Amino acid sequence: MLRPRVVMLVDLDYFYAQVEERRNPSIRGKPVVVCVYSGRTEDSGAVATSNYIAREYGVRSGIPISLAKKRLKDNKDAVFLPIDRPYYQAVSERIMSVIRASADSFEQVGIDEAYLDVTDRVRGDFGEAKELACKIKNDVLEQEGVTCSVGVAPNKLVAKMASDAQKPDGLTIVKPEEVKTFLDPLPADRIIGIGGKTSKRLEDMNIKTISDLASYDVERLIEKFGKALGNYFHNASLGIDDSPVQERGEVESISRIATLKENTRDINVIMQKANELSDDVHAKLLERGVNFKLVGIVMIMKDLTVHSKSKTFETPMFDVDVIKRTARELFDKLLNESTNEARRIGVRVSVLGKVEKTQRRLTDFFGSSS
DNA sequence: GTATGCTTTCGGC
DNA sequence: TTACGGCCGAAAGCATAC
Repeated sequence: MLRPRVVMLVDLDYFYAQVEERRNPSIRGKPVVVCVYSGRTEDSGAVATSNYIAREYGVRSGIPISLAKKRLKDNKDAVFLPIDRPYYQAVSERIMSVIRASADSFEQVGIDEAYLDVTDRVRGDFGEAKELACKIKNDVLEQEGVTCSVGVAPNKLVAKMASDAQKPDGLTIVKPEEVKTFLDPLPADRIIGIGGKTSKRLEDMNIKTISDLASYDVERLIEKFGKALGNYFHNASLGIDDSPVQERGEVESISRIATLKENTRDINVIMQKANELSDDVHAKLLERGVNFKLVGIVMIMKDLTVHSKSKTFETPMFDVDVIKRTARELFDKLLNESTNEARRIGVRVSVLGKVEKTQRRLTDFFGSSS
């Protein structure tokens, strides 16, 4: 007898802003806005996240800081704080180790979310799962002073949507027999992978809700979106998802990006910043003890359009000069393909591998005959 | 025709 | 009226190999 899985998604509420509230409780009850200042002018930059009080004023992730200030100008209590990633990272690591202790298998996604497969420890019982979810919420609140929202469902897809249904400090259980009732009325764009562009196309096909999507012919979906995506949409609309909860390995790429003091097309100005970014990236490579096979760059132009280039090497590289030289080559190419000025630039390395402690011997490559 | 690998873009947080 | 970050993994798009 196949027992349904019991999967949870734990999402730490408005994480950066909540951590700031915990660090300085006197800002609780006020709008809190965590900002990424670019350093170009006083208020240039974007909002990383905000607490729910700030959100009532329309201050959400991604909007310009100056716009956030405008929207909050009548609230004299509003607090604007610079982002402190290392601190949030440290808090996240402690919280994640608390959560992990309640899982059969565990998969962290980003700094503030984790999937747990708890099928075995609740013996497939959603009633027990609810108690476990409450215990996790309690553990995290008592030990780290942070609230979270939890979704419990038969798979990752529905667990994620369940956790979104009620927040902050929410708990939403969707038993196997409730999946259809839960999903049907939701707008189609609540499915991961259906963003602005795809939902527009779906609307043109008269598909607005997940229910609409579920009753649409699979073959027709495949005609429109291709095999992989068509099947994915069809299955997702029915709440079907077999993807396992599995531990994620080390990060697969390391990147740094920065805003230039002024827009420019001057390769020397660009390379001065690019070399700094390359040094930072290289320092992280050394820290991790890894080499790389790919160097990529990104350029965000004056008009905020994004362009990127990359180059893959056949063998692993580890010199900072390779990063710098390749970056220059790629920035030169990119500038040649556009007449626009650059606003921000970034450097990225990926396809990372472990640096061997000693030089490998030929026998490691060709095998030994003895 | 399908699988594989590389480059570029997308989009979540 | 406009305003505008810094990451990351995944998807999409394309070329080439089988």
